[in-house]
Amino acid sequence: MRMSEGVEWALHGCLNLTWLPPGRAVPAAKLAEFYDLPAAYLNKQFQALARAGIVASTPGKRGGFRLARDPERITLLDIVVAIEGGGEAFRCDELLRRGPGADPGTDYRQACLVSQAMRRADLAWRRELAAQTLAGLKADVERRYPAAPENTRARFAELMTPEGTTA
Amino acid sequence: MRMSEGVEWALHGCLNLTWLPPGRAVPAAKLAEFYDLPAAYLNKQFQALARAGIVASTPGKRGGFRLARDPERITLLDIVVAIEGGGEAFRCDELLRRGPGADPGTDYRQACLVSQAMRRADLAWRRELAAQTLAGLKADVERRYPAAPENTRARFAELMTPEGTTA
DNA sequence: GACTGGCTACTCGGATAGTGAATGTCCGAGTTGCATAGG
DNA sequence: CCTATGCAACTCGGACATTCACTATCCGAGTAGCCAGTC
Repeated sequence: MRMSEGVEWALHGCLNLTWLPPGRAVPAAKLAEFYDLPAAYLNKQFQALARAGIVASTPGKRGGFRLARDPERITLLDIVVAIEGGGEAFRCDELLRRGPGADPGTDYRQACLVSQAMRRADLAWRRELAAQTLAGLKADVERRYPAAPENTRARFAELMTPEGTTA
Repeated sequence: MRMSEGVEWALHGCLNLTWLPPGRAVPAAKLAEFYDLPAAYLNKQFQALARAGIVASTPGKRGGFRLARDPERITLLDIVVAIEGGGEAFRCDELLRRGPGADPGTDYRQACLVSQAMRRADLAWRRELAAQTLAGLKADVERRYPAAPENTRARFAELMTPEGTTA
């Protein structure tokens, strides 16, 4: 039950996007360079975020990705689901259907108490993730690490600038 | 983030064990036949449960698996962890360590607020699973499906009996 | 100088290989219970 | 009849293939900005 590492990339990537000027797009390549990640694969992850409507993509020379809506309206669950898919972690293959006295008409995902117990845990997990917005996370980070926004902006400005300009 | 299907098998398998006479061992092959599952693979899953101390294994002719301790002292989390491993679902690869201004001495699994938020969700999930014991689940099933224990016992008696004896 | 046209560079997007874990299968070591032979 | 002994069947346990999803990479379609040429 390992989560895709793309989730971590997406969370940190979106968080960084909150610190950029609104409407400013960042190419996936620069975002990857920020953490020294494989650019093409990070791009793939952000494609998923774009399909989910969390980020908006812009092609062309000054294109890239930007947040599609207010960070206040983006929950951590949104991001996780966009990358991992909405399916539940616990797979109920309706084992009881194959057991003795099974009724083909019954939906054992509902009737099976094992499935229900696992679903409760799944919901608790989702509730916790849905309760935290990207804006809230941003605020927490800024409170604990006040220099983070400026550091991020400076780093991106450096990445966007052709090398040699600063030296 | 898909959970191994062995978890479902282990949960239903352990639940069935609670309905058998205490000390009575059931071979993995019979347990597999109960739900028409691949016997050798189910055996593999129960090996993991045995290593975790949840079930005890007995070799030999009338051997098999039985619960190693009182169902009251077995939580659903115990079973899930035995199959899936105790690692957290969210992988924190300490992305911040590769970012700008990283401190090699810092443990970013603790410092990173993204990691903390994911860990909170993970803990909520674990708390929910740890709150439910196998005995509690057994009681819930018996309350909703009173015939379940007897049906299970009868089915196992039939499986244990050499064919032709009943006819 | 302002405008138009084309062109280049850069972006995402999806189609295409590589890798590792989960899944599935098999055979051997060891133990139990039973049948049997002997006391 | 009771006991000791050998045997045979059955069990788990781990070692060995196979499959599938995740990981990683590459190239093409399309767009935005820029530069040159023209009015």
